[in-house]
Amino acid sequence: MAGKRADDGAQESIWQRMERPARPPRAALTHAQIAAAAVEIADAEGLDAVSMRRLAERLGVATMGLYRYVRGKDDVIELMVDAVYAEEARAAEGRDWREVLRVSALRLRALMLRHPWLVETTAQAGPLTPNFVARTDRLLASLDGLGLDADTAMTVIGTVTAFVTGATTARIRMARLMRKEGAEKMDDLRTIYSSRMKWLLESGRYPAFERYIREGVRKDDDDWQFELGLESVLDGVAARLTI
Amino acid sequence: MAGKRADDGAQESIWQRMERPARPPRAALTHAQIAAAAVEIADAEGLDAVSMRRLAERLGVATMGLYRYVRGKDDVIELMVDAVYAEEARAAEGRDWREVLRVSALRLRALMLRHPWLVETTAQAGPLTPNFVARTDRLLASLDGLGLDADTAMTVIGTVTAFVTGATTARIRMARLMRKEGAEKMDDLRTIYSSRMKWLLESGRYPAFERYIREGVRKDDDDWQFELGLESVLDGVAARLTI
DNA sequence: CTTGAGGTGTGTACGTCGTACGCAACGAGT
DNA sequence: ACTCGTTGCGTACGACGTACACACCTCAAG
Repeated sequence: MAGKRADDGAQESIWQRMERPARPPRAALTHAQIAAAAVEIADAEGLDAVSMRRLAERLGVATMGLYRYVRGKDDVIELMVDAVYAEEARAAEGRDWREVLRVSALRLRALMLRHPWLVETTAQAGPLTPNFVARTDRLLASLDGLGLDADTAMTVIGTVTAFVTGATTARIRMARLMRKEGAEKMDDLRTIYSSRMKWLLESGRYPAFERYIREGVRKDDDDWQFELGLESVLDGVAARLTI
Repeated sequence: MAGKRADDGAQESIWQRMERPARPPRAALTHAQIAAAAVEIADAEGLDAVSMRRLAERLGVATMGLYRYVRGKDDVIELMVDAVYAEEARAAEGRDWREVLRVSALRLRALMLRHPWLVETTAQAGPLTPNFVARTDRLLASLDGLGLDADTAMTVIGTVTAFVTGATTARIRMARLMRKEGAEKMDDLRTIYSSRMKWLLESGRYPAFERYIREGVRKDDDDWQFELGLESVLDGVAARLTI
């Protein structure tokens, strides 16, 4: 029996066996650990940097070891999405439905800006992750007692959420463009794109757009634009609520 | 000199040289051709199927030949995005601003549903593609004469557009999930997810959501939800316009 | 007609990705 | 003691984007 493993097993005695468990003493990962590590990588370097190899390395596990806990990369992304939505687990506060929807919208926006890679997960993550259901549930609860039927209540929430995700996605896209072009502020980006812009405008085919470029003074004030848009949307759904 | 190419060049005479120019007589691609081919692939098999190799093969060109026309894959995607926005090149019709915004929203939604891969291009494509500027210009023009300042006018357009992209993205995500699970109708999806859903609801932590699941009768009527949301948003911005 | 040069299309090659597969080590049942 | 399922991991495969160098065609100049 000793001879059977003489060429590799019997030779590594004590010292070698002592230093091996130091690296992976006993793996025993949890899904929460996997999600947290993946989110850290994505926050720091973008979703593309989250590869199974990188993730495993960060967790001190062999690459294929991850497949013991997830079925594939899509699972990892689903875990990531749910993990960041957990940050929104607190109940939304506010005296009335409008206040609740408003702070919920602002918080969702802040969440997306904190984790911009969320916009790239659209393709993979399903909408039934537990913490997202939790958010929907809380918002639905805030609309209770207004005499809305279930369908209308859900549509109200969906409408506000759609606005928030759409608007924030546009802003993230712009921030990404800035980073790609190496611009610090919007003015830098404008400088970089000035020739392209001039070429577009000189065609004379976009007079209204040109006027906006000349006259707009809050072109970079995303917060102002978002809040104005949000108030408009809330006004719009309010009309549905009081009828 | 003949000896220098004896092993490959001199041996191929006439027949071989005759059949070679048949393959690539003169390529001379155009950017429009590249975009059209890429869009076809993406429409049929998704954005992931658009690889430089696949695209080159479809165009009858060597893989690296594409790099004569584009700087990299990001360029291809930017071409694709602009190409499909060209479908929206017609001026939006409608008697008043509200009608123009409404049909424009419906058309944008239809466009995205026709090319669902658009939602995945958020990370790469910049917002300054010519045909997208053209859309913005037309919408701005429709708001002329209402006495709005440039910033508010742009925010109105941005708000409606954000709602449309957000809502349509959610719908596309759902359609993708259905396809992934092999479901034909929403009811199939519900069957597949019934255990997961039951598990979620049995925790008792989402009473409002549970009530919606029980009482909602238009859960799958995306068009109804979208139109209700759109009317709400338009109502909301209308208040800003008439003040 | 020869020759040199510049632009154009192509093939090969590198490093990365997700993940299928099969081997080594281990704990438990006969 | 011997098997056997379970677990952890290394290797390997086929894709990807693209850098790079080479082969070719065309045309100007001699």
